[in-house]
Amino acid sequence: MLYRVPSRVKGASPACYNPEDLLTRPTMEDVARLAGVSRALVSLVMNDSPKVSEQRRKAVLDAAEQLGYSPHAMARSLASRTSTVLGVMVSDLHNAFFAEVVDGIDEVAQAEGFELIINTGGRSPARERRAVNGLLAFRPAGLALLGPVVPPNTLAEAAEQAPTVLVARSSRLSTLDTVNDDGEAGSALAVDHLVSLGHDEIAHLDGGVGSQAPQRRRGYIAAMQRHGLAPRVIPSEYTDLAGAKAVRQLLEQGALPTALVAANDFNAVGAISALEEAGLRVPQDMSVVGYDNTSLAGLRHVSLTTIDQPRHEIGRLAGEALVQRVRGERTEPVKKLLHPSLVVRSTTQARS
Amino acid sequence: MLYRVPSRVKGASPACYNPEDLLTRPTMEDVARLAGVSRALVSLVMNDSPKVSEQRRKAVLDAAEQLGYSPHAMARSLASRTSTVLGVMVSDLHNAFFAEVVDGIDEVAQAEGFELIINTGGRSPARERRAVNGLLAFRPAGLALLGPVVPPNTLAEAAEQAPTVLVARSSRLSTLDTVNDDGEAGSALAVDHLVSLGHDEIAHLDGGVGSQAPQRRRGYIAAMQRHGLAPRVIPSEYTDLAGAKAVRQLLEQGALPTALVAANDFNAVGAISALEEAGLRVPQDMSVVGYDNTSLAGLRHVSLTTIDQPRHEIGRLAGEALVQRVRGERTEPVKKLLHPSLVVRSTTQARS
DNA sequence: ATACAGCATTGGAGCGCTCCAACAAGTAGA
DNA sequence: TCTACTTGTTGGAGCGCTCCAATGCTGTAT
Repeated sequence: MLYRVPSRVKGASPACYNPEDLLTRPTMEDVARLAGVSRALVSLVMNDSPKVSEQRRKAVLDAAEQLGYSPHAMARSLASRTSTVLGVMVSDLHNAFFAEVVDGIDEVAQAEGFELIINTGGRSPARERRAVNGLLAFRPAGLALLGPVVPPNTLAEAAEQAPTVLVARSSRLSTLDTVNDDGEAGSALAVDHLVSLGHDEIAHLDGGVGSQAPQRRRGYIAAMQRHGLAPRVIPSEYTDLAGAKAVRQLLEQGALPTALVAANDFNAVGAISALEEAGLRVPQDMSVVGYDNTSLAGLRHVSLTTIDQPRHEIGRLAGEALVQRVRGERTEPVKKLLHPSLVVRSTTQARS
Repeated sequence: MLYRVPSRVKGASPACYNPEDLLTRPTMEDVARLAGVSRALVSLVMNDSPKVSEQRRKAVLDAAEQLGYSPHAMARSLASRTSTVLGVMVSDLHNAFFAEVVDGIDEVAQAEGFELIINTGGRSPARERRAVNGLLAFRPAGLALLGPVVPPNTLAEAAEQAPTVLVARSSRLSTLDTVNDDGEAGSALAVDHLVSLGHDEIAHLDGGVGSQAPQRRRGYIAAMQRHGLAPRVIPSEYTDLAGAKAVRQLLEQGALPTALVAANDFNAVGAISALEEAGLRVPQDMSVVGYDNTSLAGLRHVSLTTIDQPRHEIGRLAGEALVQRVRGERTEPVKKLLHPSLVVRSTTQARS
């Protein structure tokens, strides 16, 4: 075969070739000729049709084996007007969260016989649009958009072209399935845990502009109010430096809480190191809960009590929702909100 | 369009459909009719051919816009006998290393107009084979195998079907390009750094069966010998628990070194926490160097001196090597060994 | 014998596109 | 005026496959 060589120009690319080296792979025609049957029969064999005699089936499979034949997925897709491709747009593969979600989708795809084709959006709406259009050019059976930042109407457009599932982004559109972590429930878990340990002065280090940060804040505030406690939100960010800074600010203000619900694990680790620098011990003097259950939290040295977001599960569910839609097994939208869980380690203890 | 619904059965899947809902997207034919030109002309416009009059070009583009037409990538590929698809087999997407390499490949692919189609191998040779065959069914322009565990002859077979680049796996085959991190050089950097700080009793916590562990060990031993020092290899693993355990063993044995070259960052963190538990301070009493420069190492609280493996760069180079081969710009194999770099933070200091 | 199943097999049209050879027009050179 | 060349446009074949209608085959009931 020849290799198309896309030009560096954006948009449609003029075809250029690799002139020599036309390593043509065998086609159905070749197999049919060698096996002494028609091309249609080979097609039937390749699709496991029950109405092929054992004798012919064997002849065809032998010929295919001998020639090293394997069906051309794109030709098959074109002729059958069907697709086994699922398009995945990842806003940021660099992010471990999305990598694990992709892993979950891949698991389902592999089990159900679909292939994944991936494009990344680079956190820019324009690039994300391009990425989605690139995926749609393959006429995928379905589309998964992980953490898209494009405006809602672009999502609606995509959903018109193929069944679409959204991850880490919600939408009320009935054409879109969504799978999200329940950030509010996660914060509530953290607060409940601390309250059950006797804490009543619990502050929240806020995630600022980070994704899911508003949900986590809302969940914290609601849970505090439910327990009849006064919420206290300290502005911060999703980094260890921000966590440390927020704690130093808290120390200056004087009135220290007895426990912290951090924006995420990095933020929690930063907070802890600032506390220790100030001579306070965790958990004896202050309990701290993180969020995300990253590999960091599990380290023996850190051993952070945190909220586990079922990332892989999110991917699996997104994959399943997509496959169901693709198969036409379901038409009503699915809006999944996954329940996070509390992982108790060594940074929380009963109020002394 | 209809959606192919792969059966759960392995092997070729009998076609089933979603009978209703044939959302047929416009084709070139439709655009041609609306614009009042031939199908061939539309094709020329879509491929930016210079020999189309401005008037017609505009008419075609307007018609395409109006119908929401976009070319069918698979049909194009089939007709032109060329491909813009790069197949990527990732042995383990869960692993942050590979996720970042994919990110690097994606960067190149996007810049050069290729699409990525990804399959995972799940660390099993059989599944990996299936994954590669699945990719080859799309007749990709090129193949990238990340950390493959299949036997060498399977690699050779793959390379016969499409230009192939190997990442995190070496091969002497001239048909295969390879891109690897130079683990030996990395360990040497760590040793040299410690020696320059005046250390002469430097032990290595070995990575055991972990990938790249043998290279790192060899590099450590060679560097020690180069400095005229006696190597001391302590069996361990790529986890924080194993690092802690190795240190406790070392403490029992009595004769402590003054510095440690850990198998990786997790191992180093484990080692540090065990040292601190034993009342030893890092770096005052013991210097420790990690490996990988994970996000963990960068945390202010950890601030680990470590070896940075240019993961993203590895991906970029792999992508570039592949594109060169695909374009036929190069036929001799490229065997890249990337130089890691030392990142000095707070866990190393001059011997007291 | 004829009819009519049922089954295995096949030719051919067609999926949406590319690309080549052929073809109109217009322009320039003789 | 005729040829030659350029420029823009088009019909048609064909990429590798699927799927339908049609075919030849047996075997069984009439």
